[in-house]
Amino acid sequence: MSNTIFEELSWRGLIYDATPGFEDWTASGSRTAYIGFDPTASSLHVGSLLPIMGLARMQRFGHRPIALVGGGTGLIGDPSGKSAERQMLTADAVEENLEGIKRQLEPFLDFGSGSNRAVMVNNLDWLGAMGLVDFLRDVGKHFTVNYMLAKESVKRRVQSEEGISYTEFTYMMLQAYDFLELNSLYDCDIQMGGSDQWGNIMAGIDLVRKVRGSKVHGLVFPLVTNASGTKFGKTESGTVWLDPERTSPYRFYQFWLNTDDRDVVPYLKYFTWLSEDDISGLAVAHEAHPGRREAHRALAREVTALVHGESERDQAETAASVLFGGALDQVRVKDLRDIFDDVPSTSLPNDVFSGDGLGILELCEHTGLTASRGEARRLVRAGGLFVNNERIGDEQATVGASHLIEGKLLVLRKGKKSYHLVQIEA
RNA sequence: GGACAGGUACCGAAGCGGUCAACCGGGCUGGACUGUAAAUCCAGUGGCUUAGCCUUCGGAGGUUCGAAUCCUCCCCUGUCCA
Repeated sequence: MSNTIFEELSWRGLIYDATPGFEDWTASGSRTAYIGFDPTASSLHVGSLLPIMGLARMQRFGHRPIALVGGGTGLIGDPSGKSAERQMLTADAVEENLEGIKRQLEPFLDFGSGSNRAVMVNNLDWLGAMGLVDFLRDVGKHFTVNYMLAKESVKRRVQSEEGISYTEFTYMMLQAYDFLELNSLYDCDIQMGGSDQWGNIMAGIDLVRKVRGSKVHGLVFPLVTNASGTKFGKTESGTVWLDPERTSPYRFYQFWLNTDDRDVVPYLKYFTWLSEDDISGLAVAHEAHPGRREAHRALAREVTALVHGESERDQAETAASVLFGGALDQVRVKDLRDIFDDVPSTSLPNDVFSGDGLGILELCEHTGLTASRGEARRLVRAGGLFVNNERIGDEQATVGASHLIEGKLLVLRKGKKSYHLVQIEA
Protein backbone atom coordinates (compact mmCIF):
# COMPACT_ATOMS: atom_id res chain seq x y z
CA MET A 1 0.00 0.00 0.00
CA SER A 2 1.17 3.47 -0.78
CA ASN A 3 2.07 5.85 2.00
CA THR A 4 -0.50 8.49 1.26
CA ILE A 5 -3.87 8.66 -0.34
CA PHE A 6 -2.47 10.90 -3.03
CA GLU A 7 0.17 8.38 -4.02
CA GLU A 8 -2.45 5.67 -3.94
CA LEU A 9 -4.90 7.51 -6.17
CA SER A 10 -2.06 8.58 -8.37
CA TRP A 11 -0.72 5.15 -9.30
CA ARG A 12 -4.24 3.94 -9.84
CA GLY A 13 -4.74 6.65 -12.40
CA LEU A 14 -7.63 8.09 -10.46
CA ILE A 15 -6.55 11.71 -10.44
CA TYR A 16 -7.91 13.65 -13.35
CA ASP A 17 -7.44 16.95 -11.63
CA ALA A 18 -6.93 18.18 -8.10
CA THR A 19 -6.54 21.52 -6.41
CA PRO A 20 -2.95 22.66 -5.80
CA GLY A 21 -1.81 21.58 -2.37
CA PHE A 22 -4.13 18.57 -2.22
CA GLU A 23 -1.23 16.21 -1.70
CA ASP A 24 0.30 18.07 1.25
CA TRP A 25 -3.07 18.71 2.77
CA THR A 26 -4.06 15.05 2.84
CA ALA A 27 -0.58 13.94 3.88
CA SER A 28 -0.42 16.22 6.89
CA GLY A 29 -3.50 15.10 8.80
CA SER A 30 -6.82 13.31 8.83
CA ARG A 31 -9.24 15.08 6.53
CA THR A 32 -12.91 14.79 5.73
CA ALA A 33 -13.99 14.22 2.17
CA TYR A 34 -17.41 14.03 0.59
CA ILE A 35 -18.89 12.86 -2.64
CA GLY A 36 -22.46 13.45 -3.74
CA PHE A 37 -24.68 10.79 -5.27
CA ASP A 38 -27.71 11.70 -7.32
CA PRO A 39 -30.93 9.86 -6.62
CA THR A 40 -31.94 9.77 -10.27
CA ALA A 41 -32.58 6.04 -10.07
CA SER A 42 -33.33 3.64 -7.24
CA SER A 43 -30.05 1.90 -7.78
CA LEU A 44 -26.51 2.94 -8.47
CA HIS A 45 -24.77 1.46 -11.45
CA VAL A 46 -21.19 0.42 -12.10
CA GLY A 47 -20.31 3.98 -13.09
CA SER A 48 -20.82 5.01 -9.48
CA LEU A 49 -18.38 2.42 -8.31
CA LEU A 50 -15.44 4.68 -8.98
CA PRO A 51 -16.52 7.47 -6.60
CA ILE A 52 -17.74 4.95 -4.03
CA MET A 53 -14.35 3.31 -4.02
CA GLY A 54 -12.84 6.76 -3.86
CA LEU A 55 -14.52 7.37 -0.54
CA ALA A 56 -13.57 3.93 0.71
CA ARG A 57 -9.96 4.53 -0.24
CA MET A 58 -9.97 7.81 1.65
CA GLN A 59 -11.20 5.97 4.69
CA ARG A 60 -8.48 3.34 4.46
CA PHE A 61 -5.94 6.12 4.57
CA GLY A 62 -7.38 7.48 7.75
CA HIS A 63 -9.61 10.16 6.36
CA ARG A 64 -13.28 10.49 7.06
CA PRO A 65 -15.67 9.85 4.20
CA ILE A 66 -19.04 11.48 3.86
CA ALA A 67 -21.50 10.07 1.37
CA LEU A 68 -24.00 12.70 0.48
CA VAL A 69 -27.23 11.67 -1.16
CA GLY A 70 -28.81 14.49 -3.06
CA GLY A 71 -32.36 14.43 -1.76
CA GLY A 72 -32.54 18.16 -2.32
CA THR A 73 -30.40 18.65 -5.40
CA GLY A 74 -32.00 15.57 -6.93
CA LEU A 75 -35.21 17.57 -7.11
CA ILE A 76 -33.43 20.16 -9.23
CA GLY A 77 -31.20 18.29 -11.66
CA ASP A 78 -27.56 18.85 -12.45
CA PRO A 79 -26.98 20.37 -15.90
CA SER A 80 -23.34 19.16 -15.98
CA GLY A 81 -22.71 17.02 -18.98
CA LYS A 82 -26.33 17.24 -20.05
CA SER A 83 -27.33 18.75 -23.34
CA ALA A 84 -31.01 19.11 -22.51
CA GLU A 85 -33.12 20.13 -19.56
CA ARG A 86 -33.75 17.24 -17.25
CA GLN A 87 -37.06 15.72 -16.45
CA MET A 88 -37.95 16.57 -12.88
CA LEU A 89 -38.42 13.75 -10.44
CA THR A 90 -41.23 13.80 -7.94
CA ALA A 91 -40.37 14.13 -4.28
CA ASP A 92 -41.71 10.63 -3.70
CA ALA A 93 -39.55 9.14 -6.41
CA VAL A 94 -36.46 10.85 -5.03
CA GLU A 95 -37.30 9.64 -1.54
CA GLU A 96 -37.66 6.09 -2.76
CA ASN A 97 -34.45 6.25 -4.77
CA LEU A 98 -32.57 7.58 -1.75
CA GLU A 99 -33.40 4.51 0.28
CA GLY A 100 -32.07 2.17 -2.38
CA ILE A 101 -28.89 4.15 -2.81
CA LYS A 102 -28.19 4.37 0.89
CA ARG A 103 -28.39 0.61 1.22
CA GLN A 104 -25.94 0.18 -1.62
CA LEU A 105 -23.41 2.61 -0.22
CA GLU A 106 -23.37 1.10 3.24
CA PRO A 107 -21.30 -2.03 2.60
CA PHE A 108 -18.44 -0.05 1.17
CA LEU A 109 -17.84 2.19 4.10
CA ASP A 110 -17.21 1.65 7.77
CA PHE A 111 -19.86 3.47 9.76
CA GLY A 112 -18.55 1.94 12.99
CA SER A 113 -16.99 3.93 15.77
CA GLY A 114 -13.51 4.98 14.70
CA SER A 115 -12.58 8.63 14.64
CA ASN A 116 -12.85 8.49 10.87
CA ARG A 117 -16.13 6.59 10.74
CA ALA A 118 -18.18 7.23 7.67
CA VAL A 119 -21.18 9.48 7.65
CA MET A 120 -24.14 9.55 5.36
CA VAL A 121 -26.10 12.74 4.91
CA ASN A 122 -29.01 13.97 2.85
CA ASN A 123 -28.79 17.52 1.60
CA LEU A 124 -32.56 17.83 1.74
CA ASP A 125 -32.03 18.22 5.49
CA TRP A 126 -30.62 21.71 4.99
CA LEU A 127 -31.77 22.63 1.51
CA GLY A 128 -35.36 21.72 2.30
CA ALA A 129 -35.49 23.96 5.31
CA MET A 130 -33.96 26.95 3.62
CA GLY A 131 -36.09 29.86 2.51
CA LEU A 132 -35.56 31.66 -0.76
CA VAL A 133 -34.70 34.96 0.90
CA ASP A 134 -32.11 33.34 3.14
CA PHE A 135 -30.65 31.52 0.22
CA LEU A 136 -30.31 34.67 -1.83
CA ARG A 137 -28.72 36.58 1.03
CA ASP A 138 -26.36 33.86 2.24
CA VAL A 139 -25.43 32.08 -0.94
CA GLY A 140 -26.59 33.98 -3.99
CA LYS A 141 -24.79 37.11 -2.94
CA HIS A 142 -21.45 35.36 -3.36
CA PHE A 143 -21.99 34.35 -6.96
CA THR A 144 -21.87 36.74 -9.84
CA VAL A 145 -23.92 35.73 -12.81
CA ASN A 146 -20.80 36.36 -14.87
CA TYR A 147 -18.96 33.67 -12.89
CA MET A 148 -21.73 31.19 -13.37
CA LEU A 149 -22.09 31.88 -17.07
CA ALA A 150 -18.41 31.17 -17.52
CA LYS A 151 -18.77 27.60 -16.26
CA GLU A 152 -18.61 25.05 -19.00
CA SER A 153 -21.77 23.21 -17.98
CA VAL A 154 -23.78 26.42 -18.09
CA LYS A 155 -22.07 27.98 -21.07
CA ARG A 156 -22.85 25.10 -23.34
CA ARG A 157 -26.51 25.17 -22.46
CA VAL A 158 -26.80 28.93 -22.70
CA GLN A 159 -25.46 28.72 -26.23
CA SER A 160 -27.79 25.90 -27.16
CA GLU A 161 -31.09 26.59 -28.77
CA GLU A 162 -32.99 24.97 -25.97
CA GLY A 163 -31.43 27.12 -23.29
CA ILE A 164 -31.30 26.34 -19.61
CA SER A 165 -33.97 26.85 -17.01
CA TYR A 166 -33.39 29.11 -14.04
CA THR A 167 -33.79 26.03 -11.90
CA GLU A 168 -30.90 24.13 -13.41
CA PHE A 169 -28.87 27.31 -13.63
CA THR A 170 -29.10 27.49 -9.85
CA TYR A 171 -27.90 23.95 -9.35
CA MET A 172 -24.28 24.95 -9.03
CA MET A 173 -25.05 27.21 -6.10
CA LEU A 174 -26.91 24.47 -4.30
CA GLN A 175 -24.02 22.09 -4.64
CA ALA A 176 -21.64 24.80 -3.53
CA TYR A 177 -23.82 25.36 -0.52
CA ASP A 178 -23.67 21.66 0.31
CA PHE A 179 -19.93 21.96 0.61
CA LEU A 180 -20.27 25.01 2.84
CA GLU A 181 -22.78 23.26 5.04
CA LEU A 182 -20.67 20.12 5.37
CA ASN A 183 -17.70 22.31 6.15
CA SER A 184 -19.61 23.84 9.05
CA LEU A 185 -21.15 20.61 10.30
CA TYR A 186 -18.28 18.16 9.86
CA ASP A 187 -15.19 20.21 9.06
CA CYS A 188 -15.44 18.67 5.66
CA ASP A 189 -12.57 20.08 3.61
CA ILE A 190 -12.48 17.97 0.47
CA GLN A 191 -14.98 17.32 -2.24
CA MET A 192 -14.44 14.67 -4.84
CA GLY A 193 -16.40 13.55 -7.87
CA GLY A 194 -16.34 12.72 -11.54
CA SER A 195 -14.47 15.00 -13.88
CA ASP A 196 -17.73 16.61 -15.00
CA GLN A 197 -18.11 17.88 -11.44
CA TRP A 198 -15.03 20.08 -11.51
CA GLY A 199 -16.99 23.25 -12.10
CA ASN A 200 -19.44 22.58 -9.30
CA ILE A 201 -16.65 21.62 -6.95
CA MET A 202 -14.75 24.81 -7.69
CA ALA A 203 -17.89 26.78 -6.98
CA GLY A 204 -18.08 25.14 -3.58
CA ILE A 205 -14.44 25.80 -2.84
CA ASP A 206 -14.89 29.46 -3.74
CA LEU A 207 -17.97 29.74 -1.57
CA VAL A 208 -16.28 28.23 1.47
CA ARG A 209 -13.33 30.55 1.01
CA LYS A 210 -15.53 33.62 0.74
CA VAL A 211 -17.83 32.80 3.64
CA ARG A 212 -15.49 31.12 6.09
CA GLY A 213 -12.13 32.28 4.86
CA SER A 214 -10.77 28.76 4.77
CA LYS A 215 -9.02 26.87 2.04
CA VAL A 216 -10.66 23.60 1.06
CA HIS A 217 -9.79 21.13 -1.65
CA GLY A 218 -11.21 19.23 -4.54
CA LEU A 219 -10.27 16.22 -6.63
CA VAL A 220 -11.91 14.72 -9.63
CA PHE A 221 -11.65 11.24 -11.11
CA PRO A 222 -11.27 10.59 -14.80
CA LEU A 223 -14.21 9.56 -16.87
CA VAL A 224 -14.15 5.80 -17.20
CA THR A 225 -13.79 4.95 -20.85
CA ASN A 226 -13.66 1.69 -22.67
CA ALA A 227 -11.57 0.74 -25.62
CA SER A 228 -14.43 -0.37 -27.79
CA GLY A 229 -15.85 3.13 -27.76
CA THR A 230 -19.16 2.29 -26.15
CA LYS A 231 -20.36 3.88 -22.96
CA PHE A 232 -18.92 2.29 -19.86
CA GLY A 233 -21.46 0.41 -17.79
CA LYS A 234 -23.80 -0.45 -20.63
CA THR A 235 -24.28 -3.79 -22.28
CA GLU A 236 -26.64 -4.97 -24.97
CA SER A 237 -29.14 -5.72 -22.23
CA GLY A 238 -28.82 -2.27 -20.69
CA THR A 239 -27.22 -0.62 -17.71
CA VAL A 240 -25.24 -2.71 -15.28
CA TRP A 241 -26.73 -1.93 -11.89
CA LEU A 242 -25.42 -2.67 -8.44
CA ASP A 243 -28.84 -3.87 -7.35
CA PRO A 244 -28.95 -7.68 -7.68
CA GLU A 245 -32.64 -7.45 -8.49
CA ARG A 246 -31.86 -5.40 -11.56
CA THR A 247 -28.61 -7.00 -12.64
CA SER A 248 -28.09 -10.47 -11.30
CA PRO A 249 -24.71 -11.27 -9.77
CA TYR A 250 -24.19 -13.66 -12.68
CA ARG A 251 -24.63 -10.93 -15.26
CA PHE A 252 -22.61 -8.58 -13.15
CA TYR A 253 -19.75 -11.06 -13.08
CA GLN A 254 -20.05 -11.58 -16.82
CA PHE A 255 -19.90 -7.86 -17.43
CA TRP A 256 -16.49 -7.62 -15.82
CA LEU A 257 -15.24 -10.86 -17.31
CA ASN A 258 -16.05 -9.55 -20.77
CA THR A 259 -13.96 -6.44 -20.31
CA ASP A 260 -11.93 -5.53 -23.36
CA ASP A 261 -8.31 -6.64 -23.06
CA ARG A 262 -7.09 -3.09 -23.35
CA ASP A 263 -9.20 -1.99 -20.39
CA VAL A 264 -8.45 -4.75 -17.92
CA VAL A 265 -5.42 -3.28 -16.23
CA PRO A 266 -6.88 0.21 -15.80
CA TYR A 267 -10.08 -1.34 -14.44
CA LEU A 268 -8.17 -3.44 -11.95
CA LYS A 269 -6.60 -0.24 -10.70
CA TYR A 270 -9.87 1.64 -10.64
CA PHE A 271 -12.25 -0.87 -9.17
CA THR A 272 -10.37 -3.27 -6.92
CA TRP A 273 -8.29 -3.21 -3.79
CA LEU A 274 -5.56 -5.29 -5.38
CA SER A 275 -2.10 -3.90 -4.77
CA GLU A 276 0.17 -2.40 -7.35
CA ASP A 277 2.31 -5.55 -7.23
CA ASP A 278 -0.66 -7.87 -7.68
CA ILE A 279 -1.92 -5.87 -10.61
CA SER A 280 1.41 -5.69 -12.38
CA GLY A 281 1.70 -9.44 -11.85
CA LEU A 282 -1.67 -9.90 -13.52
CA ALA A 283 -0.64 -7.57 -16.31
CA VAL A 284 2.44 -9.67 -16.97
CA ALA A 285 0.40 -12.87 -16.87
CA HIS A 286 -2.05 -11.41 -19.33
CA GLU A 287 0.71 -10.34 -21.68
CA ALA A 288 2.14 -13.84 -21.63
CA HIS A 289 -1.11 -15.78 -21.95
CA PRO A 290 -3.95 -13.52 -22.98
CA GLY A 291 -6.17 -16.52 -23.59
CA ARG A 292 -6.17 -17.53 -19.96
CA ARG A 293 -7.72 -14.24 -19.00
CA GLU A 294 -6.34 -14.33 -15.51
CA ALA A 295 -6.60 -10.60 -15.23
CA HIS A 296 -10.23 -10.61 -16.37
CA ARG A 297 -11.10 -13.33 -13.92
CA ALA A 298 -9.41 -11.49 -11.09
CA LEU A 299 -11.29 -8.34 -11.98
CA ALA A 300 -14.66 -10.09 -12.12
CA ARG A 301 -13.98 -12.01 -8.92
CA GLU A 302 -12.89 -8.98 -6.97
CA VAL A 303 -15.59 -6.60 -8.04
CA THR A 304 -18.42 -9.11 -7.81
CA ALA A 305 -17.38 -10.09 -4.30
CA LEU A 306 -17.12 -6.45 -3.36
CA VAL A 307 -20.62 -5.64 -4.50
CA HIS A 308 -22.52 -8.89 -3.97
CA GLY A 309 -20.43 -10.83 -1.47
CA GLU A 310 -18.30 -13.91 -1.84
CA SER A 311 -21.01 -16.53 -1.90
CA GLU A 312 -22.87 -14.80 -4.72
CA ARG A 313 -19.61 -14.44 -6.55
CA ASP A 314 -18.88 -18.16 -6.19
CA GLN A 315 -22.31 -18.99 -7.49
CA ALA A 316 -21.82 -16.76 -10.49
CA GLU A 317 -18.61 -18.60 -11.26
CA THR A 318 -20.27 -21.98 -10.97
CA ALA A 319 -23.02 -20.87 -13.28
CA ALA A 320 -20.49 -19.68 -15.82
CA SER A 321 -18.60 -22.94 -15.78
CA VAL A 322 -21.81 -24.87 -16.41
CA LEU A 323 -23.17 -22.53 -19.05
CA PHE A 324 -19.96 -22.42 -20.99
CA GLY A 325 -18.83 -25.90 -20.10
CA GLY A 326 -21.02 -28.17 -22.19
CA ALA A 327 -23.32 -31.02 -21.24
CA LEU A 328 -26.11 -30.28 -18.85
CA ASP A 329 -27.21 -33.81 -18.08
CA GLN A 330 -24.97 -34.17 -15.07
CA VAL A 331 -26.47 -31.15 -13.44
CA ARG A 332 -29.38 -31.44 -11.08
CA VAL A 333 -32.60 -29.55 -11.74
CA LYS A 334 -32.29 -27.71 -8.48
CA ASP A 335 -28.89 -26.35 -9.49
CA LEU A 336 -30.09 -25.55 -12.97
CA ARG A 337 -32.86 -23.42 -11.51
CA ASP A 338 -30.28 -21.51 -9.51
CA ILE A 339 -27.92 -21.12 -12.42
CA PHE A 340 -30.66 -19.96 -14.73
CA ASP A 341 -32.17 -17.81 -12.06
CA ASP A 342 -32.16 -14.66 -14.14
CA VAL A 343 -32.81 -16.29 -17.48
CA PRO A 344 -36.26 -15.87 -19.01
CA SER A 345 -38.43 -18.90 -18.60
CA THR A 346 -41.72 -20.27 -19.81
CA SER A 347 -43.99 -22.80 -18.16
CA LEU A 348 -45.94 -25.26 -20.26
CA PRO A 349 -48.48 -27.92 -19.30
CA ASN A 350 -47.14 -31.44 -19.07
CA ASP A 351 -49.25 -32.84 -21.89
CA VAL A 352 -47.65 -30.82 -24.69
CA PHE A 353 -44.60 -33.02 -24.27
CA SER A 354 -46.45 -36.32 -24.49
CA GLY A 355 -46.33 -38.37 -27.68
CA ASP A 356 -44.16 -36.77 -30.34
CA GLY A 357 -44.01 -33.60 -28.37
CA LEU A 358 -43.83 -30.13 -29.76
CA GLY A 359 -42.17 -28.90 -32.94
CA ILE A 360 -38.94 -27.09 -32.26
CA LEU A 361 -40.01 -24.09 -34.31
CA GLU A 362 -43.26 -23.73 -32.37
CA LEU A 363 -41.36 -23.95 -29.12
CA CYS A 364 -38.97 -21.17 -30.12
CA GLU A 365 -41.74 -18.89 -31.17
CA HIS A 366 -43.95 -19.66 -28.20
CA THR A 367 -41.24 -18.98 -25.65
CA GLY A 368 -40.30 -15.75 -27.34
CA LEU A 369 -36.73 -16.92 -27.92
CA THR A 370 -37.35 -16.01 -31.55
CA ALA A 371 -39.83 -13.47 -32.83
CA SER A 372 -41.31 -15.78 -35.45
CA ARG A 373 -41.14 -19.30 -36.75
CA GLY A 374 -39.27 -18.00 -39.74
CA GLU A 375 -36.55 -16.66 -37.48
CA ALA A 376 -36.44 -19.99 -35.66
CA ARG A 377 -36.10 -21.79 -38.96
CA ARG A 378 -33.19 -19.63 -40.04
CA LEU A 379 -31.58 -20.17 -36.68
CA VAL A 380 -31.76 -23.94 -37.03
CA ARG A 381 -30.39 -23.76 -40.56
CA ALA A 382 -27.49 -21.64 -39.34
CA GLY A 383 -26.80 -24.14 -36.59
CA GLY A 384 -27.45 -21.69 -33.81
CA LEU A 385 -30.17 -23.46 -31.87
CA PHE A 386 -29.52 -25.81 -28.98
CA VAL A 387 -31.68 -27.91 -26.66
CA ASN A 388 -29.89 -28.81 -23.45
CA ASN A 389 -26.71 -27.57 -25.08
CA GLU A 390 -27.01 -29.97 -27.99
CA ARG A 391 -27.30 -28.53 -31.46
CA ILE A 392 -30.57 -29.05 -33.31
CA GLY A 393 -29.86 -29.87 -36.93
CA ASP A 394 -33.34 -30.44 -38.28
CA GLU A 395 -36.08 -27.88 -38.40
CA GLN A 396 -38.66 -30.68 -38.28
CA ALA A 397 -37.31 -31.89 -34.95
CA THR A 398 -39.69 -32.23 -32.07
CA VAL A 399 -39.12 -31.84 -28.40
CA GLY A 400 -40.77 -34.39 -26.16
CA ALA A 401 -40.64 -35.91 -22.72
CA SER A 402 -37.23 -37.45 -23.38
CA HIS A 403 -35.67 -34.01 -23.48
CA LEU A 404 -36.92 -33.05 -20.07
CA ILE A 405 -34.26 -33.18 -17.41
CA GLU A 406 -35.68 -35.14 -14.49
CA GLY A 407 -38.98 -34.76 -16.28
CA LYS A 408 -39.13 -31.15 -15.24
CA LEU A 409 -37.34 -28.75 -17.51
CA LEU A 410 -35.21 -28.22 -20.54
CA VAL A 411 -32.83 -25.53 -21.60
CA LEU A 412 -33.24 -23.78 -24.90
CA ARG A 413 -30.32 -21.80 -26.24
CA LYS A 414 -29.89 -19.38 -29.11
CA GLY A 415 -26.33 -18.69 -30.17
CA LYS A 416 -23.71 -18.67 -27.48
CA LYS A 417 -25.34 -16.75 -24.74
CA SER A 418 -29.10 -16.50 -25.09
CA TYR A 419 -30.79 -18.98 -22.82
CA HIS A 420 -34.42 -19.72 -22.17
CA LEU A 421 -35.70 -22.15 -19.58
CA VAL A 422 -38.77 -24.27 -20.37
CA GLN A 423 -40.45 -25.78 -17.35
CA ILE A 424 -43.39 -28.05 -16.73
CA GLU A 425 -46.24 -26.23 -15.10
CA ALA A 426 -46.42 -27.07 -11.44
C1' G B 1 -48.81 31.80 -49.82
C1' G B 2 -45.28 30.53 -54.27
C1' A B 3 -40.96 27.38 -56.67
C1' C B 4 -38.29 23.16 -56.56
C1' A B 5 -36.50 18.48 -54.19
C1' G B 6 -38.01 14.27 -51.73
C1' G B 7 -40.87 10.34 -48.73
C1' U B 8 -38.49 2.56 -50.23
C1' A B 9 -37.54 -2.66 -45.06
C1' C B 10 -33.99 -1.01 -38.14
C1' C B 11 -30.78 3.22 -40.44
C1' G B 12 -28.46 5.13 -44.93
C1' A B 13 -29.38 4.36 -49.98
C1' A B 14 -30.50 2.01 -55.16
C1' G B 15 -34.58 0.74 -58.21
C1' C B 16 -38.25 4.45 -62.11
C1' G B 17 -43.89 -0.64 -66.05
C1' G B 18 -42.87 -7.16 -65.77
C1' U B 19 -37.03 -11.30 -64.40
C1' C B 20 -38.66 -7.02 -57.08
C1' A B 21 -39.74 -9.52 -50.87
C1' A B 22 -36.90 -5.30 -53.72
C1' C B 23 -29.00 -4.03 -55.56
C1' C B 24 -25.53 -2.11 -52.00
C1' G B 25 -23.50 -0.28 -47.18
C1' G B 26 -24.22 0.01 -41.89
C1' G B 27 -26.59 -2.28 -37.89
C1' C B 28 -28.52 -6.69 -35.99
C1' U B 29 -28.79 -12.31 -35.58
C1' G B 30 -26.39 -16.84 -36.32
C1' G B 31 -21.91 -19.82 -37.88
C1' A B 32 -16.34 -20.62 -38.42
C1' C B 33 -11.79 -19.18 -36.02
C1' U B 34 -10.64 -17.84 -30.87
C1' G B 35 -10.01 -16.72 -25.12
C1' U B 36 -17.43 -16.59 -23.34
C1' A B 37 -12.11 -11.49 -26.72
C1' A B 38 -10.58 -8.25 -30.78
C1' A B 39 -9.76 -8.60 -35.89
C1' U B 40 -11.19 -11.56 -40.00
C1' C B 41 -14.24 -14.72 -42.98
C1' C B 42 -19.19 -17.01 -44.17
C1' A B 43 -24.55 -17.01 -43.92
C1' G B 44 -29.13 -14.84 -42.74
C1' U B 45 -32.12 -10.39 -41.99
C1' G B 46 -41.42 -9.40 -43.92
C1' G B 47 -44.85 -13.57 -42.61
C1' C B 48 -46.60 -18.53 -43.44
C1' U B 49 -49.18 -24.90 -43.49
C1' U B 50 -41.90 -22.75 -47.58
C1' A B 51 -40.23 -26.27 -55.02
C1' G B 52 -45.54 -22.66 -53.24
C1' C B 53 -48.56 -18.87 -51.01
C1' C B 54 -49.77 -14.17 -48.45
C1' U B 55 -48.77 -8.89 -46.93
C1' U B 56 -45.12 -4.74 -48.04
C1' C B 57 -42.05 0.50 -51.15
C1' G B 58 -46.01 8.00 -47.14
C1' G B 59 -51.99 7.58 -47.64
C1' A B 60 -56.40 6.98 -50.78
C1' G B 61 -58.09 6.20 -55.56
C1' G B 62 -57.09 5.31 -60.97
C1' U B 63 -54.59 3.52 -65.79
C1' U B 64 -52.70 -1.43 -67.23
C1' C B 65 -52.87 -8.37 -68.56
C1' G B 66 -49.21 -6.55 -64.89
C1' A B 67 -47.14 -0.74 -60.69
C1' A B 68 -42.19 0.60 -55.72
C1' U B 69 -42.08 2.32 -60.80
C1' C B 70 -47.35 5.98 -64.89
C1' C B 71 -51.85 9.48 -63.57
C1' U B 72 -55.13 12.21 -59.81
C1' C B 73 -56.03 13.96 -55.02
C1' C B 74 -54.32 14.13 -50.00
C1' C B 75 -50.60 14.01 -45.88
C1' C B 76 -45.58 14.83 -44.35
C1' U B 77 -40.18 16.44 -44.73
C1' G B 78 -36.05 19.45 -46.69
C1' U B 79 -34.18 23.77 -49.57
C1' C B 80 -35.14 28.41 -51.86
C1' C B 81 -38.55 32.84 -52.79
C1' A B 82 -42.62 36.04 -50.33
